[in-house]
Amino acid sequence: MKKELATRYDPKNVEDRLYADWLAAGHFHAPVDESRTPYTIMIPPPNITSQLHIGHAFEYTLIDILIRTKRMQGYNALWMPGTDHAAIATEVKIVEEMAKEGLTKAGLGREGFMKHAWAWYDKYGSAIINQIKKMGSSCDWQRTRFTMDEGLSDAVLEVFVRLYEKGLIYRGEKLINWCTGCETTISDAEVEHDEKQGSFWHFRYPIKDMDGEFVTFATTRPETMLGDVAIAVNPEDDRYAHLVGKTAIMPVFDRELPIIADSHVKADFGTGMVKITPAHDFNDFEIGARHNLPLINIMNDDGTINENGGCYQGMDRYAARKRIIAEFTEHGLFVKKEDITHSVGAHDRCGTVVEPLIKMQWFVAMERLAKPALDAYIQGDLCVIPARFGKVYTHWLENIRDWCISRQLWWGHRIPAYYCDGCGEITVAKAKPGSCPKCGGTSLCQDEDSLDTWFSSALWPFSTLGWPKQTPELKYFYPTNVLSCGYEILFFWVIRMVFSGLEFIGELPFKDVFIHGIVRDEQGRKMSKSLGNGIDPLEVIDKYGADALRFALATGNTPGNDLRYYNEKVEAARNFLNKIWNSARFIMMNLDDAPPNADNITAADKWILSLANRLTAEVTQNIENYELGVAADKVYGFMWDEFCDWYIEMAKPRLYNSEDPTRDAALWTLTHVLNTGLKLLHPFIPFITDEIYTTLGGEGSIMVSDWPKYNAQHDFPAEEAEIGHIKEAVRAIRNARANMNVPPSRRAKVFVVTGDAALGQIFRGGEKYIMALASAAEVAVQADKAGIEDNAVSIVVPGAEIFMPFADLVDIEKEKARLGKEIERLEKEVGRVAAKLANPGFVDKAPAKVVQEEQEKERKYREMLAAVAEQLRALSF
RNA sequence: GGGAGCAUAGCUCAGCUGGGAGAGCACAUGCCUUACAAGCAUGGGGUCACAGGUUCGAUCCCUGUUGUUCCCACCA
Repeated sequence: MKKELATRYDPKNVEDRLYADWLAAGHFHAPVDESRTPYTIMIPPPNITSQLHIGHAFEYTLIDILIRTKRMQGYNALWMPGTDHAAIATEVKIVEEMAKEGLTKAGLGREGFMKHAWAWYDKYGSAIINQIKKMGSSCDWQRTRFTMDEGLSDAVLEVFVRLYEKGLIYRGEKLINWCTGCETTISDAEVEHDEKQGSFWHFRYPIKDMDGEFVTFATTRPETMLGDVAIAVNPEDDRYAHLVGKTAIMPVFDRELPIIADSHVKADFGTGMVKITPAHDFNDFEIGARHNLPLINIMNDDGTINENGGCYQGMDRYAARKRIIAEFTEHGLFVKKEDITHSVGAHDRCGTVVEPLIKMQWFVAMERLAKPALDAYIQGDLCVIPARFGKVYTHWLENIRDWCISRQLWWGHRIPAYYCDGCGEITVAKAKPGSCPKCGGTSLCQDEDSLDTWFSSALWPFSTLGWPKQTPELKYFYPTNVLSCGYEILFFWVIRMVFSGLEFIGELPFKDVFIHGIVRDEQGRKMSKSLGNGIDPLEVIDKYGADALRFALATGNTPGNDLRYYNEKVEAARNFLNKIWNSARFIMMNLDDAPPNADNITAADKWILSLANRLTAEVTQNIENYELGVAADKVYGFMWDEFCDWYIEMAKPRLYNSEDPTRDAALWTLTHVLNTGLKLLHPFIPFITDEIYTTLGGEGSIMVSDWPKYNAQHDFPAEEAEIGHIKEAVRAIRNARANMNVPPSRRAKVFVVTGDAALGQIFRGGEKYIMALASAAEVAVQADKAGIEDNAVSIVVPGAEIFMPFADLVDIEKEKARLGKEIERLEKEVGRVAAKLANPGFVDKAPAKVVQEEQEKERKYREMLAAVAEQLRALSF
């Protein structure tokens, strides 16, 4: 029953079909089963903003590798999938889309807008799920969740109410980050600071009752002068000590500004005088609080100047800025303009420069929540891979400020706070109360704001499992094992999941945080829409297959490091897949009807089994340590070099000779080692491995087969050494032949001369391999040089000399040159080793084993050197 | 102003706990060897950024320098 495969692997014939099979077989589903150990990973839910990009492919590849490995190792592996509503990010997109149809939020109203939003979700949510499937991700789709599902929304309300009741959520009028473009608050984490070239305008205000005297200060935002309430200097600054207590006049309104002293002011920066605008600057806000200064808000939500701006009312902030500069110049109150590079905060979603504004908003008090999250890390309960990101984690928690959670958006979870029209009482409850608990009034209205998207993502590890209900899933799968995510959302998300899990479940949401970098383009640039350098994973999959993409992403990369995407990498992966495919094809072509058996196993078989065995142990450990790139590289090297280029080539003569009593053992070994390799590769390249596995007669699917284990019975050090000698001889012969440009078709007799009986035995056993691999016509192993022509090509390997009579072909001079070079190389080696051994420090202090190894090397090299020198001498006659 | 990463072959990157530098791609040469030309064989190419230190021994550990990337931070 010979099975045939195409000469080239075509993923298109395989991937979709297999994925459907896996789904149908229910292999992705992890039921609650107390008799088995769960292994759980929650997907970082992708935003439903649009299509997935190559970064998602990278992340899902890593997660799938872990999940598939654990599943094969016998764990009840759950990869919980889902998507995130991504409040502002999605709302911005929806608004853009609506605008094309001439629709606006205001025109549609809240309800109408939400209809559009849900339609968006229906469209993009499912498209994203399909993309994840295309990548081969083994998610439990029966458990798919969305952050705005009923259950998850219930969790959000529950958390909000509980935190409110504990006093950890409060409403307060504070200075917050305001995006004038999106007209909403944003959290500190959403503000992106960038160094920008700007101007530093110097102005002066007159001082009351001190004719001709001025305070001179500098600002990067002249429009905020409209909200100035004081002038501050450093208390140690002698230049201005006499002014403290005096009053400056803000000329636009003739407003009196006290001149105060505050240590925050740096005497050596700018003029040493600072205008204080508590309603529009975080520092000034604090200074204002210290000195009991009033707050004057001068800006509307859209960035225009409000009624407090006098004649500037209605102007855009930047227009007002220009006008103010012009008018102060006119009145001789503008001093000068300097260039300055300073950090400007912009909204990470739309790029609009953020304005600090005073607003009544909802906040989460962080101090009490942050502490346990910090302790969990410090105590070592939470493991961050790679460890260096632990510092980012602790630094963020140690410096955390209260979290502004209310957003002036519609797409998201609406804040469950209800205001009584009668008495103004605020009631926080999961459902709208029938009447006001204070005055009994029945006219209540819900807060118009919605929650920061991260408020719901923070609950993801348990809200997806049914919390606040005490479901069997929650009990069984929580805590999860690993969280895998990019370093850029460490503080957005990971930290918030940790404190939420600790607060509401009383247990960390995961043990390990496995951090990856970002995928960059081939020039190392970040991929972005504006650069147009993004890579669509679906296009890559269409061209090369999902396996090739996955393998390319998983190799040549270490945890936490960025990686570059380039096509050649995917091509190399594709070539590897083809290599594996053809090795399987070759084996199948040679298989008989009856399954092979392992009787008559040879040294070559034991050698490859031994290597495969060690590979299994190492790769298993590498994956356990999240060294996925190393693991993939090792199997790659083993399968291509050792298995295909050496073992299969060595097996060929046995396979082609039906009389060979070891033929069956070769087939058995080929099948066994291929299977081991396929299994070790399956987490990386699930499709092709399963296709080959089943074609080869494997039962069910490789994805639910047993992960290979280290087998002490397959440890063959003697055979490894033995085949090592053969390989070295073959390589040396090939090298010599290549040097002399002898084509493979020209087969020669090869003499192996060794005085070492054991080595002679080994070479006799390897005769057929030398013939097959080194184009030898015949191999004679003998103890002396009897019958060998003087001018035969000679090669020295450890413990033996090899001769090839090539008289007619050999260019004597070339051959002499080759031997001379070899002598040079060996002399260098001998010199190095000898110097080491001559160093008493080394001999005395280095471990005995190392010294012994060096001594052995010296003996070997000296012996080889003598032999080569002898051959060169013989050739010279 | 803090913190972190990186600096290894022409390019992209590995190199786990210190004991003679690796891979892929690219390059050169020779091969249509009955699994694979998306292949096979052979080869060239590296003062492991620089300077010190620890050590018998440093790509690896320590200190400093330079270059580079990123993160955090309220420099008006």
